[in-house]
Amino acid sequence: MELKRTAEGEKGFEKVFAFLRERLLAGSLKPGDRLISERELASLLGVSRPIVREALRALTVLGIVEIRDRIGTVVTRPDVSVLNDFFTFALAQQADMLDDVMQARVAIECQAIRLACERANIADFERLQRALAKIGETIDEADAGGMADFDFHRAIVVASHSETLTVLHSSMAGLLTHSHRSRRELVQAFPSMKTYLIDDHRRIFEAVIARDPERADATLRKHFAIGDEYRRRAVVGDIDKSSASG
Amino acid sequence: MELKRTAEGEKGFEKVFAFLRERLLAGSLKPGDRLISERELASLLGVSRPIVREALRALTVLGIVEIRDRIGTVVTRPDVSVLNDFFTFALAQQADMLDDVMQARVAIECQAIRLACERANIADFERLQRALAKIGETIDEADAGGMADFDFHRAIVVASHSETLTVLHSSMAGLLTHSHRSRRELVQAFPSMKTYLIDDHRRIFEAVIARDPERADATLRKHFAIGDEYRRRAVVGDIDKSSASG
DNA sequence: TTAGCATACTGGTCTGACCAAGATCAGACC
DNA sequence: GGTCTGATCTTGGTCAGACCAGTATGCTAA
Repeated sequence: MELKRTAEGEKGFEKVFAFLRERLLAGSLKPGDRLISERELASLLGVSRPIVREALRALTVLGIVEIRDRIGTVVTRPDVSVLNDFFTFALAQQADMLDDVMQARVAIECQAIRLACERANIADFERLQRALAKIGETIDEADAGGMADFDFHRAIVVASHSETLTVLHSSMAGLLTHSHRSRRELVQAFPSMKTYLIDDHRRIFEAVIARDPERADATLRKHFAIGDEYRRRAVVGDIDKSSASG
Repeated sequence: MELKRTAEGEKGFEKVFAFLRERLLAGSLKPGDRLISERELASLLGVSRPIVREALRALTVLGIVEIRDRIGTVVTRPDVSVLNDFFTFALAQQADMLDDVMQARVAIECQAIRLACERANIADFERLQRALAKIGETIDEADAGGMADFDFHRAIVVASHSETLTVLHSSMAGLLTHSHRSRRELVQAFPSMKTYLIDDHRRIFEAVIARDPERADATLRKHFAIGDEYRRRAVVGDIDKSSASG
């Protein structure tokens, strides 16, 4: 379809990019390999060095390679930061996407917790337990509390032993950190939130321990729903906007 | 923490990239806007044009801007292709990631179907129904059948009216298309798969129509599980590997 | 054998230049 | 006066060659 890559008809950048893409996808360039120097690449493909740099830079932002100053360019294992950047930019231009990203996060986490029920090992359990304890300890602190909350949820995803889920989750995590924090600041406003936070997370933890995917998923979903409800109430209570038009 | 962007201490590329990132994230550069020319940007930031091009190219592969030959560089709405590229590269270097990506896909789709139950409109229902009909019609064709299957699942995600979920789903879709196809080729091998494919999808459809998130999610999950089972049986039957160490 | 230095090599960047084609505006023509 | 045409300006696309600053290497001298 859109192949014929590395043929002659391409512009400079495309040529270099396609050349590298080919080797990368074919596997002849594996993580850890060092590419030939920019100069060699340039003369090899009949383009100038700036063009080669464009291509290398492109692969860099995709997290495929890493340009090391005065050392060379090496192939790396795909990195999270790409998705992070993407979501960051995407969100900046469409702020309404935040709820949307939250939905994706819920999706990832609920799937992760199901897998975690099957795959979690002792170390995962311990990590979860530590995170759970931390939540209890930092219940009155906005910053530390938010982080503890985040750590717990991340521990769930890590326990799924799925790299893709982990990558996706952490790429969205940064963006949702703010909402995490602001939610945490509601603890003072809603005293009932303390028990919600502690009990919910404990129930989630117990479901994972019990290795009961259905219960874990359902409990986690409920947890998110209640969190949303708190946030909604806070908005209405504070600003009292959107009171019209039901 | 890691700010101080656009300060003086940065290297050329970082300076330009940070400069643009700032405006992009702050919103002073919105989709549709045209950037100043490369030359202006270069002199403005005190770097050379090749460096500016690196930065612009970086933003291009991130799907943030589009460089139009002899026109200029314009800000675009974030595009799916980034994630597509990323997953493609990532998968190429870790083939074992395929099951992992499948998990992510299940995650997205199950969340999407829940949202679809709430948000789907008549048009969505019709699209689903058409896709469902197509599945029945093409049940004996590998290619068309696979596409019909794929369309149905995509219709679910579209019906969620969540752009993020849609983006994530479609970015993984291409990669899983092969497995879709190969699964479809099993139809001949397992006659019972016909009813499985048709009935399952109909049940899923009905659950969405009924706007029953729990049932929809559960049905969809079961659908995936059975599909996995078929695939597993096919592998065992065909190749009979992994028969030991059950 | 080993310590030390010269050198080749690497990425990082700049300068200035050329090309092709879209954008613009002045002048010519209707 | 209005419209069309073409010269010119501007834009991206690219190249060639050069310089810098460290790294890596290897050769030489101790």
